[in-house]
Amino acid sequence: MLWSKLFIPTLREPPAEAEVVSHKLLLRAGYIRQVASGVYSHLFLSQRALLKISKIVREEMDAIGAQEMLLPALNPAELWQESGRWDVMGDDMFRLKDRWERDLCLAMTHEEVMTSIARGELRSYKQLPQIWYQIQTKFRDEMRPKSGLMRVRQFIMKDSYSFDLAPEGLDISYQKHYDAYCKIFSRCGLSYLAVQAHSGAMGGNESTEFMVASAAGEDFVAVCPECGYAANLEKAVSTAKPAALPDPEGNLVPEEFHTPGYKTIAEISGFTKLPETSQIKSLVMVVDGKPVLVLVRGDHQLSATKFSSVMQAREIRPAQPAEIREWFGAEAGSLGPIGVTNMTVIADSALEGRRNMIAGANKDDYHLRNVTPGRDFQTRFADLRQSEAGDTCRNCGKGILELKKTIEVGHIFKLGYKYSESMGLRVLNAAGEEVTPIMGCYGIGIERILSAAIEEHNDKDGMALPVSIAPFTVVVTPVNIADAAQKQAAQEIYDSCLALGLDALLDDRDERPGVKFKDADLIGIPYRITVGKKLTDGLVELVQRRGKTSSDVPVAEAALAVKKAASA
RNA sequence: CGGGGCGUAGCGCAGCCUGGUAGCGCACCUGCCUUGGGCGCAGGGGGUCGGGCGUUCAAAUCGCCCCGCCCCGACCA
Repeated sequence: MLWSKLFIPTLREPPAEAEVVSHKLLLRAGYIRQVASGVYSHLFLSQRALLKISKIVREEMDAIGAQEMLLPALNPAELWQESGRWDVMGDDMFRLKDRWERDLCLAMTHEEVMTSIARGELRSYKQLPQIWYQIQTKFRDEMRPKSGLMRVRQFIMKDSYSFDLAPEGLDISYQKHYDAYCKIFSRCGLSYLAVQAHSGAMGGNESTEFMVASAAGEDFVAVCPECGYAANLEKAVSTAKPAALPDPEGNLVPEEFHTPGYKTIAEISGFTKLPETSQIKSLVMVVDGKPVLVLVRGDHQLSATKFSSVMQAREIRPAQPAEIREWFGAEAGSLGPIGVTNMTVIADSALEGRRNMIAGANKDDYHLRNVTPGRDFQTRFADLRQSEAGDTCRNCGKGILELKKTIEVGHIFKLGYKYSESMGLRVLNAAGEEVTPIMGCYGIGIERILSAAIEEHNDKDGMALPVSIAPFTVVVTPVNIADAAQKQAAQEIYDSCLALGLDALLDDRDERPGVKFKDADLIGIPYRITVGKKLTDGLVELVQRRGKTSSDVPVAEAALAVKKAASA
C-alpha cells in the first residue's frame, strides 16, 4: 500500500491523558482514538494488527478441533437468570430494556448462550466432546477503565467452551487449550508465564492464567525461581518468613496493658519494642451480612480472595466503624479475639502453634500480652494470608518467592458442572442414562495481546512489534521521492516484496527523510528498506527495527533478504 | 463510590491569582527552498475558552451547579 494514500495520523507528542507506554504509543502511532472512557476506535493500523493476532488465534484454535461460531452480544435476561449470574454480575454488566420493557444485557462472556445451544442440540455422548469458540466483542462496565486498551469496557475476546462427557475428557480439552495458548502467545512474540489462578465469578475449581510481565500490569504473580511454581498472588501459597523474635516460653496468662493512642500494628510495635510478627492483627469482615473476626500475623495481609473462598461467601466487605463499635465495644485499633463469642473467629495458619502474642483487648487504648491461640480463644485455622516476596515456596520447600507485576492475556478454566447443571444440559450415555456433561471455558484478550506486545517491545522511538502481529512487515522508504531513480527502485523493490507475499508499505510521501524514518519507527514496522545515495552503487539498506541494525544489500536481492529475515 | 488532578485550535501548553482585543510551539493550507533522522524562509486558515446559571458596564479569568477525561483507592474472568 502507498503511505501517501493511507490514514496514519501520527502525533509528535502523546496526549496528556496517556500514562502507560502502550497507551501513549497507540495514540501517537495513530493506532487508536478514544471515544469515551474505556471505549476506543481501532484505526487502520490497529485493525491490521488485531486481524493478524486473530488469525494466529484462529489457526491454533482450529488446530485443536475447535469450531468457530459467532454469538450475539445482546442477550435476554432470562438466560442469565437461569445461571444465576443476572444477579451475581451486578453493576459490571451493561443492562438495557427493549421497547416492550423486557430486560436485556450486553454479554460479558458467553457461558449462558453456549450452554443454551448445547442443551438444545446435544442429545448423545456420541456428539461429545465439542469445542466451540468465537472471536467477538464483550462488554463490561468496568469500575475504572485504565491504561489504554488494557482495561476497557468494550473489547474483543476469543472465548471457547468445551463440553465433555466426563472429567477425564475435560482434562484433555483443557490441556489442548493450554498447549494452544502457549503456541498463540509464543507466535505473538510474548514472553508469557502460565500461572495457577483463582476462578472468581466464573466458577469451577482449576484455572490457569497466561501472564506477561510488565510494569503496566495490574496483577501480581508469585514465582519460584527454583522449581518454577507460579501462581497469581490471589491464589499463591507459601511458607511465611519466621517470626522475627521467638515467642516467650511458658504458659503465661493474658495480661492487659495500657496503650494510649497507639492503634496501628506499627505503633504498637514501636511502643512495645516488639516486632510486628509478635502481634495478632484483628480484622472484622462482614460475610453475607454476618460479622467474622479474622486473625492474621501482625505483618501479614489478609487475602480477600482466599478468605472469600474459605468462607464460601457470596459477598464480603470490611465492617464499618459503627458496626465495630457495636459488636466489640471498642475501636478498630484495639480489637482482639479474647472474649469474642458473638461471631465466627477464623485465623490464618501462620498463627497456628504460636503463643504469648500481643492482641487488642476489645477496650479502647488497651492491649493484651501473652495471648495464645487455641488456649485463650477457640478458632479454626486456614490459609488466609496473602503471600509476599521472600516467602518460602511450598512446592519445593527451598525457593524464595519473587513477585512480578503482570498483564493477564489469557485465562483457562475447568468449569465443572456449574452451567450444564443450572441450565439443564443433559445427554444420554452409552448405558442410556441421562448424564450432565462437564464444561471448560477459555478466554484470550485480543487487544491485550497487542498492548502487552507493545509494552514488551518498545524503545524511545516507538513500537518494535514482532513480524507476526505488526500491521506491515516491511516499509520501503525512498530518501528523496523527487529522485526518479530512487523512486523507481523503491517501486520495484516494493513490487518484489508484494510478489513474495510480504505485507509491504511504500512510503511514497514527499516528506523529508527524517519524517519518514521517525514515522516508520513509531508505528513499529519490523523492517525498512531505505533507498538512498548508495543506489548509485546498486545498493539499498535493510534496517531492522529492533536494535536498528542495518546492512547493505543489492537492489535485486532486497525483497528476498526481507523475506528471509522476517521468516527466520 | 471516596481521594487527587485536568478541561483554552488536531496535539502539547501559556493566559486565570490581580476581569478589559484569545496567545505560543507543533500539525494543517499556499509559495519558495530543501532532501540520510520530525529542514529553512514568507504568507495564511482554524477556537461556542467543556456546558448552564449568576455577579459585573464588561467573564477564559470571579461565584454556584452540572458534564467529561486521567490518576490513586475500593472492585474485577
